[in-house]
Order: sequence, then structure tokens, then C-alpha cells
Amino acid sequence: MTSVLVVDDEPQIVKALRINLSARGYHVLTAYDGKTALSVAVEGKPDVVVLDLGLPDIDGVEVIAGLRGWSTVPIIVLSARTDSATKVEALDAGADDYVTKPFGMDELLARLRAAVRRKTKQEVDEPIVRTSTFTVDLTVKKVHRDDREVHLTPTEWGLLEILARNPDRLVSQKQLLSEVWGPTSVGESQYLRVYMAQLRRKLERDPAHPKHLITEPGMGYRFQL
Amino acid sequence: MTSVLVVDDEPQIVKALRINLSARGYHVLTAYDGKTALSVAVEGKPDVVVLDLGLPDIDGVEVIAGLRGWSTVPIIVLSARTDSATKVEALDAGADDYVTKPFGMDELLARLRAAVRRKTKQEVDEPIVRTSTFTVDLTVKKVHRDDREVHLTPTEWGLLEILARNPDRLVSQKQLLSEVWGPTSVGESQYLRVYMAQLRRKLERDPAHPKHLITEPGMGYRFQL
DNA sequence: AGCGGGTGTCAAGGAGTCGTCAGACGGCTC
DNA sequence: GAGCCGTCTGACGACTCCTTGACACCCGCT
Repeated sequence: MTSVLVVDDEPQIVKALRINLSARGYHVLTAYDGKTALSVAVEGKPDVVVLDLGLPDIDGVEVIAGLRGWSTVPIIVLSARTDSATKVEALDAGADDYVTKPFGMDELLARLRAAVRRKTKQEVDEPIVRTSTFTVDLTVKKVHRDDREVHLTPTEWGLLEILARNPDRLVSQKQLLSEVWGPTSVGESQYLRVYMAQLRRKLERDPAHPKHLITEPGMGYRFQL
Repeated sequence: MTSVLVVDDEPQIVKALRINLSARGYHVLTAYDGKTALSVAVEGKPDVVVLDLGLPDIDGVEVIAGLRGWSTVPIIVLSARTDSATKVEALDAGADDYVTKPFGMDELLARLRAAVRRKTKQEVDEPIVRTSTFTVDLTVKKVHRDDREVHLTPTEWGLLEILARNPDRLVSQKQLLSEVWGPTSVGESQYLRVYMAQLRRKLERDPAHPKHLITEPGMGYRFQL
């Protein structure tokens, strides 16, 4: 049974979601503020979180960061704000999807299913990522190039792991910095340049013209298979 | 069965729409003023609303706001072609499309189908938008044209993403500028012209006669599938 | 025909980002 | 303490991208 944690300070929204989700066979946990949400998440281990950004105590983005500190549970953000700045902030912090209020219940349910589907699919996925020149084994944390093991430092590995877990996907600088160096270091894009260069020197055939560790100027980096 | 709410104070237009829509299998609800429209919408839960802006009691824009307060139902605005400022206002308030009077029944029906299609598609969560010449993958942030990857700059991508997330829908200049360049740049329509031109050069077969990135003079732009 | 608003196009500059190197700093082992 | 390793920092050239201005165009209006 899939369990959903609903976090919102508006009782009528929580109530509406509880009714609709229960009717469809979900187990529903609730919280009305950020602190409660975090502790309920720890205890209840929900399979997916529906989070309103406008909470009475802590900023929603910090709740996302708090969850992402130890969990990869899918997070769907609810918000009345339509401006893209808030949206990007939430997604960069690690949210999976974004729904603006007012929302249709059908739409939310569809996104919920999609989020859970993505998650389970990701977990079943092969934990070994291969390119033409090197392979990344995510379970034993080892990288091979031409059948020879390549030694990576912890930071190098942290960076490569995130990219390898999102093959073909564009990963934003903010997300990389936040997940490897912590949320306080978003902005230190120099780190990224240095460590991407090191990874390329160790893994790419022609580090000056990378084929797999691709820069998308102004946006982020991409692990090209 | 798809139900349509028609809101107009001119009886002959309501009648004409009722006949044409019924004949095509739509269930038709009607209202002759704004207040009635809002209450009928609450009770009838229409799948799409056709709304004349010139109503006897409340301003059409406020009707849109009233609907948007609790519903994401697609709204197609009807309007006499003189008051273009009002039309932009309507789009910014959350309307999905507009049709100028006098209108061809075929055109209205096409817009209606497009609006409904857009809505259901959104719920199914299809993150890849396809046209006859290029595809936009919203999850991995990639664009392909003729099986070749096309590189976009951050601004180009930002613009295309908003349009692609609202296929078939007319998006106002104000909304585009506000979401890509920030709320302070809502007057810099020159940006839009420059970047739309770049997108067309990269994506359209004949950039001088675009088939998918359409300009609606005075209003905004539309991503035509 | 002339005018003006909105639009499409192009090119040039300047701002900002990226890759790279080299060195400083701190923790660890021997 | 010496040597090693990993991380951080500053500086530089090279490059990309954004902005801006100029001008032609289309179309409705006077």
C-alpha cells in the first residue's frame, strides 16, 4: 500500500486530499507545518510527499532540503505562486514536480502516480551505468576505464554519482552544488569547474572535448551515455 | 461526454453555439451574465468554458478570476476585436485562448478541441512535446530536429519550455517576459522578438513562415503542435 | 501616399561563464 | 616533521551568451 504524506496548513485542502487519496487506496499521513512534516516523514517513511510551500513555521524550500538530507522520496510541491523563480528554487532544492493552486484533483492524482512510477522504475534500474569509454558501478562505488579501475576522491565520486543516476538528464548547477557541497555552497560554481575538469581528465579520452561529461552553458551538466 | 459552458449576453450567439455544439456531441450549459456563469460552473463542472468578455453585470476578466480561484478548466474568450488591451488582460488573468468576433464556427470548434486535448494530455503527464519538425523533451531538457540534437541557450530554452508546456495555448507577452526575464522586464518586448527569431531559425523549416512558433500580433505567442 | 505601431532581422559590444593551471592549506600516515 | 593526498582559491585567456541599436517590413488608419 502506497503511503502519502500531505503537508499543508489549510485544513480544507488536507481534508479534500485525505478523502480523495484514501478512496483510491492510499494510506494518508498529514502535517500542518514544516517541523511536524519532517518528524512524521522520519517515522512514517511515506512513499511520496505532497508539500505546500506556504507553511506557517519554516520555508517550504527548507523542508525539501531537510527531506533530501536523508531521503530520495518523491516530493510534489503545491504552491499558489506561479512565478518561475519560486518554481526553479523548489525544483533545484530537490522537488520532483510542481503543481500550482488551484489544482484539479485529477491532475494531482496523475502527477502522484507519475512520481511513484518514476521512483519504482528508477530503483529497478540497472545500477551499472556504461559509456563507450568507462563504466560506473553505483552499488560498489567503483569506476572502470578500459578494464582498469580508476581511483576517485570522495568529492569526485559524489559529483559523478549524481550525474550517473540521472543519465541523459540535464542536472542544474544548483542541484549539484547543493547535493555535493551542501545547500550553503550554491553559487560556488568554481568548485564544479575544477572537479568536472578532474573527472574529465580521469575518464574522458579527450578531456578537452568531452563526449560524456557535457557542459550546458549557463544551465548545468549532463551525463551523456 | 464533454460539457461546455457558453457565456454570452447575445441570445443569437448562444443559440448558434448550442446548436452546433450539441450536433457534435457536446453537452451544452449556458449563462447570459457573469454571476449566473459562476454559479452554473460550480454546479455543472463543465470541461471547458466559452466566455464573452462583454457581459452586462461583471467584467469578463473578473469572471475568469472567479473561475481560476478554484478551477483549472480551460477558458476560451470571445471578444469584439476593438478592445485588444482587455484581451491581453484576459489572457494574463488565466484565459487559455481567444477568438475574435465575428468568428467562424470551425475555428471555435478547433480551439475548443485543442483546449480539451491540452487539458487531458497534461493529466496523462506526457513530458515530450512533438511537432512535425522537432521534438521537445521537457524532462531531460533536450530538443531534437530531424533526429539531430539542437543546442539551445538558457534563455532560448526558458522561452521554449513555457510555450511547450502550454501547447496550442496563446501565451501573453507579459507572461513570457515575466517568467523568463523576471517581473521587472515586462515591457521589453524586443527580447521576445530577438529570441523568437533565434528559436525559429533553429527549429522551423522556414523561419520566415513559422508553422509552430506563431505570433499573435499585439497579444503573444502560441506553440502550434 | 504617408504615418505609426508592432514585428522580424542582423550585427557588434560587453558582460558573464567556463576550462585550466598552479599553488596554498589542512589532515593523515609513516 | 616529512611526505602524501584531497580540497579550496585565485588568476588568466578563451569562449558563449545577452543586450542593444539600427533598419526593413507589414498592415491598418488618416
